[in-house]
Amino acid sequence: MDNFYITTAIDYVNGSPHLGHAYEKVLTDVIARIRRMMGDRVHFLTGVDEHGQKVQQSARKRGIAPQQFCDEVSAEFRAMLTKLNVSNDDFIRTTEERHKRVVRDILQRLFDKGEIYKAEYQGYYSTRQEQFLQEKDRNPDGTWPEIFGDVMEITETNYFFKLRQYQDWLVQFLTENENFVFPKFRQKQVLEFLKEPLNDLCISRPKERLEWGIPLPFDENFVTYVWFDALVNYVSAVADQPGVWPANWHVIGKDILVPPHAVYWPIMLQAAGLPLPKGIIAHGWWSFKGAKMSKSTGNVIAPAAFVDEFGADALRYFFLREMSVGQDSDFTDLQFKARYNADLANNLGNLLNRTLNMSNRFTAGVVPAAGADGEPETELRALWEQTRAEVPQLWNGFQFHLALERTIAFVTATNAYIEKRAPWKLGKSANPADQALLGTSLATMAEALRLAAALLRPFIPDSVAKIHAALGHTPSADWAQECAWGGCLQGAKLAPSLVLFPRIQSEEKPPAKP
RNA sequence: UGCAGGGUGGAGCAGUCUGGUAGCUCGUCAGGCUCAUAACCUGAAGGUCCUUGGUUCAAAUCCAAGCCCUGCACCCA
Repeated sequence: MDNFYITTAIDYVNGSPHLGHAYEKVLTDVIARIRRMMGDRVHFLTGVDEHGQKVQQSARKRGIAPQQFCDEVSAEFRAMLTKLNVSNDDFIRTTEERHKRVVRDILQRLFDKGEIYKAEYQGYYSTRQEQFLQEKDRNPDGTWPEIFGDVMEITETNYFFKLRQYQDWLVQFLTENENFVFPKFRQKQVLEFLKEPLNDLCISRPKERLEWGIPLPFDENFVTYVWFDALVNYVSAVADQPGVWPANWHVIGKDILVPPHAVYWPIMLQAAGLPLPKGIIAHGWWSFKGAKMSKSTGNVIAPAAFVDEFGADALRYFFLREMSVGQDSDFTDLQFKARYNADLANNLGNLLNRTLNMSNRFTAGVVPAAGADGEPETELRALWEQTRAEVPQLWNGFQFHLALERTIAFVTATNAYIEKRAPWKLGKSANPADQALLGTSLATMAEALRLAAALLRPFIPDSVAKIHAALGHTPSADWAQECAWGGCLQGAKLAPSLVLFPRIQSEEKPPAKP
């Protein structure tokens, strides 16, 4: 049994969760569920990033303590996970003691090794915004924008991490591990970035400017800033569980790949003498009706509303079916409904319902024994063998959109199979040959449904549980065995009719014809 | 300007890495079925796969150049 450790990015608690956060968690969850199903010992970590200036400011604005602010927003993120049926094994918050301890340990270790040094930094500082400014913040005429107020050039002392001396090592590492970042074009982008010399990384902020952080163990007048806090969560969360680190995959958004996850993080680990993760998955972004989704534009969809209306599985299915991992996609109500109706309601849901109905009508709701295969059965079985071989390979390559297309194609083929056999006709015939054929077709329908469910389980776990219940089936712990076409449903008592995914009625009137 | 992604039947997308009948959903048209969630099944119409040039027996797919669209470049999954 292999260990499999997978993480999501930890979300910054400065705002409420939105569709993009939801996607990342679901994507990671699907991978985690697949590995569990395959028999791995999975550890799935997610969490929140709670330190930093913005949190401090937001809390102050509301007149509450930063910790209380974090408690509230973190609760929202946790609620989202529950709502989406995300099967994380742990949830880390960077304000937790277990995290702070490890961050300080690592910082101390690097400091002792001479990987961290103190230096002066000179720059333009806006007291009003409490931040250093970049040259690009200037107006074209060289003045500073009004919002910054008085800008002065100041000198500040800070601690720096010797990033640069690991640059060549990292380039070599990435060259030797060409699949470190998925998708591949992202890895190229990292190497592109590394063609320019790296600057050493400023890892501290003086306490006068930022209180809400982890104090440096070797200088309590400073707190550590952003990356040495946030990235370390992947290690700190499992510090007391030997054998879990290194992670197999860090699942993150494309925006935080370069430089944090693909440059800082490997170098930090290497410098600290810790093993590197095996890979990074950088997913794309959802737009909404063609427009980018962002906190600042307010163009944000609350995932909770969708879940309340259509169920977690509907959203999970859409996420994975519609987006090619690594690419961007557009989310529209229309597309969501089209997918939902076509794949889940009309195809899968309807297959279940007609199977249950006919079995109840013709064989008292008990799955009969299948007779010898005729041509329709042989054909469907052949498609199944092909599908069960193909789909896991697509899973391994994170080609979930294709995997689901193939899976649903098998469901479509099952619906077509039913048309060929027309059990509703056979059921009305007293002819023993027809009755035998009726048994075969009902058994085959139920079996095909059970098998499709085996491929859908990581994606729509609740619905698959309902399918299993309706089929009177307890899935095998051995997934390969669960995928074997056989007679294990024979004699099972089926539920009465069941509408798994109620069809979404279109509110729009059909367009007038020209 | 820099970096990245994309341009495929009426709409939205997949396929491009690993060249060889262009696939899916919606829509349209015709037919079938009536077990089922106005569902399902079958068939049809509809495509210069952005352009040009190259490699090849063969290019949506590889190479080169160009055109157009989008995102990022402050915060953001």
